[in-house]
Amino acid sequence: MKKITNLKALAEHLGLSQTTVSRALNGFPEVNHKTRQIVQAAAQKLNYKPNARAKRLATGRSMAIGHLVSVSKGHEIVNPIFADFIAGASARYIESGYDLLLSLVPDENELSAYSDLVARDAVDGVIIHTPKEDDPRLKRLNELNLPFVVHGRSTKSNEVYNWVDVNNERAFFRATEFLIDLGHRSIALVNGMTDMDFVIRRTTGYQRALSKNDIESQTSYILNGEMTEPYGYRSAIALLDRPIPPTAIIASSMLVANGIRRGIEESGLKMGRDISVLSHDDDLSYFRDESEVPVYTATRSSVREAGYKSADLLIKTIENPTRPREGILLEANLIIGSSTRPAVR
Amino acid sequence: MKKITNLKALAEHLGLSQTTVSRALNGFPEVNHKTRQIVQAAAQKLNYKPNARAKRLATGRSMAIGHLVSVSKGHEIVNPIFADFIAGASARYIESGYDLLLSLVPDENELSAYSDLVARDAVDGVIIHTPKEDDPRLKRLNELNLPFVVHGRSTKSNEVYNWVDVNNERAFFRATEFLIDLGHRSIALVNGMTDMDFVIRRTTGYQRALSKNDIESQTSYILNGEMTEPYGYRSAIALLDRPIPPTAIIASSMLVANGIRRGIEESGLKMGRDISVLSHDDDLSYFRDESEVPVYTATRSSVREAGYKSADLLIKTIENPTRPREGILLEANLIIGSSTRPAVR
DNA sequence: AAGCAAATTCAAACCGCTTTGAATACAATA
DNA sequence: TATTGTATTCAAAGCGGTTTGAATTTGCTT
Repeated sequence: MKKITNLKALAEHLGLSQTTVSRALNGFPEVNHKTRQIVQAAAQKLNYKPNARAKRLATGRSMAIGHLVSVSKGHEIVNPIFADFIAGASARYIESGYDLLLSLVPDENELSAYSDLVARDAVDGVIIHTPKEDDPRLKRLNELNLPFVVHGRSTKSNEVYNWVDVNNERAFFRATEFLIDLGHRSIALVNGMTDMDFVIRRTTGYQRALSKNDIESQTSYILNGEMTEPYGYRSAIALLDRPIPPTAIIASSMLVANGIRRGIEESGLKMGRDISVLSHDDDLSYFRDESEVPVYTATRSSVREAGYKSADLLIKTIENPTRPREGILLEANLIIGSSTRPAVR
Repeated sequence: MKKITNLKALAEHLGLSQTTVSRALNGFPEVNHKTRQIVQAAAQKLNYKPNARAKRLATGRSMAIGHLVSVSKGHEIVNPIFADFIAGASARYIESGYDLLLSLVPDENELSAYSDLVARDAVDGVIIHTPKEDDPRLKRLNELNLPFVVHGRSTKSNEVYNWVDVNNERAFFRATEFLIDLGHRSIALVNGMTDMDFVIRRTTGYQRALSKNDIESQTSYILNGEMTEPYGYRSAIALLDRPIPPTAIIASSMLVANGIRRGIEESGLKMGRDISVLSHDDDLSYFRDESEVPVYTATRSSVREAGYKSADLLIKTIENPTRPREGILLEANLIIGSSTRPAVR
């Protein structure tokens, strides 16, 4: 039995035209029922799969989604939430047969990377990660007319675009107010780099809760930095070293919270007893805590779900480009764990 | 000025044939120097980029590398080292113009996912992540004649293949012997799932060090599980609860080590004083510790570098398929931090 | 100035699929 | 049975590049 590697061979093998075979396999209605059965059975048996390259060229669609992650030269951090986000998105792509194209782009070339992708016609759409407060990428993508979804938002941009975001403002408002209700008055916020949109939103939520409760917001209680474990540690050490240390600390990620805990314990204190810690929790698979009472009180929101929904929204937009742009706001749950306690005074 | 979107238009614009323009852009020697200059200048100015889809079909090459990550239905963990590995590989792909295709595959379809990829002719090669001790994927890929590189090894497989791996056996041998030299005699190993090759190699190294030093290897000191933070925590609690708790613990990853530390501190002990901890450190960007004395004594090996080297090896193999298969063994550094101390007895 | 090899350029075929427009087969109608 | 309509099938023309084999220039020789 000769090897069937392309449509032509399959068509000849069946004594049919390529047209008919192609249509039979792609579910066109004008093919005789019986013929279709035969064709499908043969394709199955001979393990015929249409060549992806040829298909892409012929249809003019890439059947691929680009994820462009910008990598800064200075601080080369790969966002740890990335893997879980991708896992969620990927699940959705598989359902519709899209491939996932990943490009890590040095951020000085970022804009041109998008133009290239379009010029090369390599993807049908892209997902934007960690947008800035006024992210130039959105404008560029709209100009290029390439469908895209932002994971997060770009508050100061006046572009129209699709996005999927956690309600960071409210989550951190609630987190802060929760601590205030426990009697805490000096609450620190160990946040990420200020050029990221979500960092700003979180700060806003935090400050709104303070001012609503007539607590003076001390800027010295707000720290910003690359969200690593050592950063959490250094932040805790620095905060506890203050003349008046905070009685509660809010962390922007579990990784940071882990560092904070380390700093606290190294200072001879105990988290949840001497000082409260509340973290945002992206529900990453390798931090998932199955115990009855979670270690950390946290605002939890699954980044994997965000990935799935972003992918879903993007696919809808690709398949119907005139679809109005949509924003999806995910609410975080406030989960009570054992890292928070009423303030002792 | 009309928009130049394809070769034909560019050729007409220049009054040249497609052939010549194509050759000028692709650096063929038989093009007049002056002509080439003109063509290149025009392409640059008009921002002409050859259509990726057409190019792939015409050349028969996908210019894409597949990373197939298997996701188990039961324990849906995305390996946290993945992001950094990809970052390293991506840097290498960019140098040679390859795209990175990422597929998360439910592991029951794993083998067929590879066949599909080949049948669809979607990638020029693949990277295999976290191989098992006798991984069926290697045989399959060799049969399919698709170039690949394994990140790690498959000890019991008798296939011939490219691989890039850390010398896990030696790293853990050294780690264990280091602790023994400090006087430790009961050393626990908190390792990953036993179906992964590197887990087995690490166990082997650990055991070899014990037996070399005439220490009876107690299997009860070897724990296996999904390498998460909570797993590290539970392991520490369980170990410390033993009638004779270990005086030192070796952790298979920083995340696990963090959990172990949490368990230790929760038990009222102090890591590095009451009990020693030594971890393997993949040098992940979000754990990178810039302080003078690292927190953890660790066997350190950059997974990002492994990513870069794997990509490099794969590209070499793709561009020269007859190239003999190669294995690259990376040695881990033993970095002394403050989590280890001589055993008190 | 003719002759010939080397340097350039070009028209056309090809990669493997989809899709258009025409052709053929079959069934129903008059 | 001739006619008309509908269901199927097909040959050929793209998609946008690369590559083969032939044609045209150009540069030297004699």
